[in-house]
Amino acid sequence: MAQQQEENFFDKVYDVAAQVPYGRVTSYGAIAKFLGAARSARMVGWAMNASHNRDDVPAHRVVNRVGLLTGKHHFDGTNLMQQLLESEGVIVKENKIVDFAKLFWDPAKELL
DNA sequence: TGAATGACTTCGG
DNA sequence: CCCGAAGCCATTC
Repeated sequence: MAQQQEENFFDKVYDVAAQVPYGRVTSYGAIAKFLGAARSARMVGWAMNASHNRDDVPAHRVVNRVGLLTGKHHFDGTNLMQQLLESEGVIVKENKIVDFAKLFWDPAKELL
């Protein structure tokens, strides 16, 4: 074990993701930038991959910069992620979030 | 140590 | 925003 630092990084991602308002979404880059790792957007996705160990991590609220449900394939079902978003009032079409610009939630601005 | 991979982003067309 | 290619960064083999 000696991987507490990494866990800290994940914890930050979880913290931000957990603070995403209901019916809203954000992007990996936004979180990464908020954490000071704008160039590690992929790591945010990696953290999300590990988010399966956490229950309060609405990974379905985190999508790529265009609102595309790139991670839906990592969920249990094939369309579980979309259903979760729609369950929150978010309209999803062809694995993409409708009016993503409106639903986009930037932690660096909203959470600040 | 080095090559491969990936839940991304940015640039140019 | 769509398409193609390159870049970045951390984890894994």
